[in-house]
Amino acid sequence: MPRKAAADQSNCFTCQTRKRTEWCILDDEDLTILDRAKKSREHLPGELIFNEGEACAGIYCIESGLIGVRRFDAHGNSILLRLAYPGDTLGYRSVLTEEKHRVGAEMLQGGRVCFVDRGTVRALIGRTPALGLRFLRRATRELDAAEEKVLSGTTMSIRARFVHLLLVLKERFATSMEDGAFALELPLSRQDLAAMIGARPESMSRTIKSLEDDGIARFSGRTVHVPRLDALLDEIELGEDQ
Amino acid sequence: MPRKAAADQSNCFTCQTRKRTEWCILDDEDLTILDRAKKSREHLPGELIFNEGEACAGIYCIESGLIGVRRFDAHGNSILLRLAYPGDTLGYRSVLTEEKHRVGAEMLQGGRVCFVDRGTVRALIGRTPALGLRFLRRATRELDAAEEKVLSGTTMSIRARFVHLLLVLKERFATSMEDGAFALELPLSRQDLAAMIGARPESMSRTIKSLEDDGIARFSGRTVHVPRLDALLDEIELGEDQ
DNA sequence: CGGGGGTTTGAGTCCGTTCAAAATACGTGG
DNA sequence: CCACGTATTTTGAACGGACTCAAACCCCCG
Repeated sequence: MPRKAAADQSNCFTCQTRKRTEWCILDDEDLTILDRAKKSREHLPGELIFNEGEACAGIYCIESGLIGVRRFDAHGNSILLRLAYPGDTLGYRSVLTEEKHRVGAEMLQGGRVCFVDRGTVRALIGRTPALGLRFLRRATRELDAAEEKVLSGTTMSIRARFVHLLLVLKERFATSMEDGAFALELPLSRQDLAAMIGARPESMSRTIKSLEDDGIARFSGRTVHVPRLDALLDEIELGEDQ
Repeated sequence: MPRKAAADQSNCFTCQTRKRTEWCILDDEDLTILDRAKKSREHLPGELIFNEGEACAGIYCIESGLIGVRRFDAHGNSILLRLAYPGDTLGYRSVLTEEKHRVGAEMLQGGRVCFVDRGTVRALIGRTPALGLRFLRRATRELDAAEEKVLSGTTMSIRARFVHLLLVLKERFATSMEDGAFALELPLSRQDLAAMIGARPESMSRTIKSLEDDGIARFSGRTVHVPRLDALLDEIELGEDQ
């Protein structure tokens, strides 16, 4: 169990990640309101930002780090619905409704997260309606992603889903790259990789092994080496339309 | 293939289902704009409203009937992502982006659907910002539902998912009800029932048979009789947490 | 009466799970 | 820095659910 990381020093005006958030369209006056209302905190990996079933009081804005959005089933197994990166916003549902969180959010890599209470968000949307549209845009994107996940979950094999995941993670975490070869540092444990594609850890292990046996990727701890990108892509092609 | 059903006579001012749509908050002036811009059409079952991959030019508003929102995988199999009822809005993503439809929409039960071009919707949102928030609310609801579907898809058995579906359909289509017993008329073919839970038609057949064998429900064509609601609920309990 | 799509049934197979145990990595205190 | 205990990961064997392929059946319509 991680202990708390403290310290509150953050400024919306100078925040670099703000430009990638919904707040990017706010003027200085709005920004002052936001900056005064927000509460910033540094979090260690493993820390919970909020939990499934809790009331949600406002929204969380990721300045740095990585967050896993998780949901548990009745057996206690969890599946990772999505990852949230710097510039992403969590819990904007609370702006509209009084509902409880349907998911939990957990720090996967340590970083700074700001909290803005619902009232302030509502006020800002009232002052700058375009802000609401920004949230709408985010919601539709996430809806697209979720529906994609529904489809791939029922359609593709675990192996294909995992390859798909690797390709997604590659975009953000690829550390090197040349003529189709690349390496990447996984931000997730094996368990969480499994939870991302809706599989058991055991199945994850076997899938990794099968990819190694086929010479498609080499795994060592959290580092992955892929010699040929084509080989990865072929996996999906073959899995999907033949 | 169904032939076209024609006739355009519909009025936003007198439209009863409007109260259940995003347009419920518009004033008379806005409503005039909407009424002039909208194009209304009667559709027969089986008619396509729009297709996956098409550009989306505006939003569709269901006055009556039932629409299936569908997505195809590379094999040509389709899964039904959701059902849309009178008062629901489709394609509001187009208000924000120029993206193509990621899903197809097909009339499952005949009815009247209105089309409103993107420009008009944008204009209305500009005039009445609260309208944007209405769409945001819809988007988050659908996001919740989609994530629920991801979870149930990876967690529950086909049988449990089907029972779940029956319970959902019961809310809208139950024709009679007494002391835990009820009957309902399914709005879907077996194929589409299968597509709703992400299964093959063959599996659907077998699942229905197993429910009959266990005395939990009786199926005759599209009519379902459930003698004891408890029995259905037990299915989910047992499947989930034991 | 003869299609033709949808539905059902059957047999066989495979993927992914389950349960159990071994192996490895990890953090902590000695 | 090493030893230890714990958690994670891996491996194995066996089971089972859902899929595949194939054929039969059914019902609606022309």
